[in-house]
Amino acid sequence: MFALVDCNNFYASCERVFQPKLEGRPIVVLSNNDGCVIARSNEAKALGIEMGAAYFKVEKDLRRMGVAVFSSNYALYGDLSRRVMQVLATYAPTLEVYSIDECFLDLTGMKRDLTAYGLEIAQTVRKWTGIPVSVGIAQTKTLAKVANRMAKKGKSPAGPVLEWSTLASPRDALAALPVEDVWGIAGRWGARLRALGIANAQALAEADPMRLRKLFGVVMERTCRELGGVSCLPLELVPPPRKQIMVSRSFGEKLHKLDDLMAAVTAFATRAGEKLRAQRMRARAVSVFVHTSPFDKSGQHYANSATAGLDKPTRDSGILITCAVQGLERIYHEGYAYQRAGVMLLDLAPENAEQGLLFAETPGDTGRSNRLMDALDRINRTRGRGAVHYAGEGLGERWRMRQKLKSAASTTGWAGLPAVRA
DNA sequence: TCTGGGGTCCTAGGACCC
DNA sequence: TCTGGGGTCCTAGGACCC
Repeated sequence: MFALVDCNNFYASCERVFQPKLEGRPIVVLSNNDGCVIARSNEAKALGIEMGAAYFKVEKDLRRMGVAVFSSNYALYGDLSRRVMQVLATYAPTLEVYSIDECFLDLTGMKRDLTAYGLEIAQTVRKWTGIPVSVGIAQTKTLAKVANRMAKKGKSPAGPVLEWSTLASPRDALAALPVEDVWGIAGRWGARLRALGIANAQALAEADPMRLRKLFGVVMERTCRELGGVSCLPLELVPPPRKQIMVSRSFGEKLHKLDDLMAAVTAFATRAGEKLRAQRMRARAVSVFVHTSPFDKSGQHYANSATAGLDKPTRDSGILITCAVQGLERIYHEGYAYQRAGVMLLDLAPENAEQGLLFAETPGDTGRSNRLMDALDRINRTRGRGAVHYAGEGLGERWRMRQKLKSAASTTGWAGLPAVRA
């Protein structure tokens, strides 16, 4: 038995925790670079604001309708997410943190009334963290997703909780769910399923799983069986090790010069190195990419990437930066208005797994390098990210994101600590 | 002026092995 | 009339998730 706990309008709810005067008011949160709308409170959804709407197109409307607008504040969301998960961990023997705002709990063998248990979970999370959540409970993950969605839309008599087995007619519930709203199915597959006469979740549940496997593959077969109540997707208790690490950003303004791109790529490679070491891994390949804006109608478009393999896996930011910048020099061409760049670390291996090499042309990480990286990470952890950084990042920061509307880091930085007056 | 940033899995096909 | 049988690895592309 699975419970899916999903935070309601998570980013918008996070902003509200430290600005309670926004209770009942429409809120939207913007993507990085203040590009487009990525989260909306219920009030904002009711106003018809679209997910993914470009901010510069809807900015006036938002102001006219009195919508509170925020740049995204991942320090805040990440920390509140951690707190929510901490509370949830006290309610089940095992759980899978599925995303920043979702968690599956294992409720198998629970002797209690599950709806009441779900309500207790929702109330406690709200009380202890300020974040409202919905809970879906069912015998498969896919059905728990459906139940959660219904609870969130106010279609459960128990309010924020819906236990699948209490439904008078689960068939009707599935029939009312458009097929592309089923977990694991989106536009492309939705269209193909509709062409086969499968338009809703009930039709998919009743379809022949072997036929679906032939037409779509094993993923669709599993979804079909899960809707029918046969569990095919177990809880993933330990997150599998990362296979790649990516850091990329759109620039605050378009970049033209190699120097500016080099500063950005250096910063991205540095950040990627930090993530890599946090995962206790080394990388055997580094890839860098750049491209112009896909929305630009006047200028010439250009996109390219370069990948370099390393003889020995590394966790040294200096080596990662060198690789990334050399790749950049190979793909950079003058005359373009670059909008975005990124660095990817590939072919990752555990830090402690040492593969010997007969004809290595470059040395692996030395003890000195390892100690240097650990010291860097320690300083930046205690003094704030970027307290020490590579000179190649430069000081110009022309590439930095726009984030005009960011709230304080209320839970992770002294400067953002809320003041309370009695 | 202005449109996000991460990830994963599966499959098919080609190249190769004995 | 007739062409063996069983594998692996790698990559590109397509689909999906939040």
